[in-house]
Amino acid sequence: MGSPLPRDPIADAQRNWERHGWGEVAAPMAAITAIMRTQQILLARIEGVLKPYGLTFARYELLALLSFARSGALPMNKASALLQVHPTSVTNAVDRLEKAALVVRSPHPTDGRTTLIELTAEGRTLAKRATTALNNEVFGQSGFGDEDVEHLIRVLGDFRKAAGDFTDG
Amino acid sequence: MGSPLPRDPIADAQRNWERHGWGEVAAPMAAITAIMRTQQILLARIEGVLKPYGLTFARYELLALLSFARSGALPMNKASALLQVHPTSVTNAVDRLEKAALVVRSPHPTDGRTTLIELTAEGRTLAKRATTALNNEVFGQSGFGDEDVEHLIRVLGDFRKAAGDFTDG
DNA sequence: TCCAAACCCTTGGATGTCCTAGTATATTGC
DNA sequence: GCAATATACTAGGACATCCAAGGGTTTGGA
Repeated sequence: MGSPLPRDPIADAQRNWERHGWGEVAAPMAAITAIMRTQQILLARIEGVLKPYGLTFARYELLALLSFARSGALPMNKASALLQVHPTSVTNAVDRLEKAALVVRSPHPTDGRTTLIELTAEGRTLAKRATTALNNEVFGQSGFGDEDVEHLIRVLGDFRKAAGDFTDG
Repeated sequence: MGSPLPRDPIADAQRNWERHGWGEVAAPMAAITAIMRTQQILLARIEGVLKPYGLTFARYELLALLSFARSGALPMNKASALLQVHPTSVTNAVDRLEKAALVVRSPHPTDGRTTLIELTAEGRTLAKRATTALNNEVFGQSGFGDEDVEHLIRVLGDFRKAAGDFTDG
């Protein structure tokens, strides 16, 4: 999207914050901005790997989630909760995955309000292949050192817990 | 969007990865997923603070960038490069900011291809107020410890540099 | 029993991001 | 000097996310 900048724009922003009397919060601002930008970079990498499989990250996440469910099926609201996205986002993803014959909607056996999302055989196969690709091309080459990975997991885990994502250990 | 889950879904995913023979990359996968989720949480907080000002994060970032430019004006392509987003995203943001009378488009004095984005007086005032709000309500209460902030800045800075964001430091 | 409140999913609308073209202006090279 | 190439912005389209609202189903208390 662009060639490398001569200077780190986030470091510049941090300096600007300090220069304008916001030294107290300049560092957290820089850290948060860096998280936003890193997410952008990672998402682009992931989408690039998934593209040949006809998947986006949102759809892949849903496929992967289903593939780890014993029955290969989950209620939409369960998927929404586990993926931590709005229910309408799941509706959207399921619409497209269903059109691609990777999942099927089926009625819940006992609760008429609930819709189950079920992995098809092709869906399961594609999930496996896409996972292998992501593991090899993204997660296996993240560029983060082992210690940094552990640190990120811990720090961001604490943050997510404090933000109310989950309640356990 | 949902109440807290009983268990950390990312930790669960990491266990699933290990259980399926991907132990080698399970930790980086968890770290990357945590970054994605953290970005989502932070963005929601930021958008929540900006909403009363009629701004989104994308528009705020552009206003803030302009407010730090000496002349209060920047070429669109410069803004695109510094914000590290696609040129069309800047076009989109400028369209809306201009409609809100916070910026003005003006022709570049010597290059007919280039359009300058210029902060209006209202734009500058709103940028200040929004920055104060963000500093007080988000950056000043990030929930990250000082050491963790420094670590994030360093680790993510290295990552961004390796990803080709910039070449200095 | 029965109706109100709670819950589940979908539709429609607003935003943002990117990509692919298309138009206009500059620059370069012969 | 002029054609070919490069650069800058914008229009249109595909996706994703969220919110607000609507219609169907369950649950629970009067």
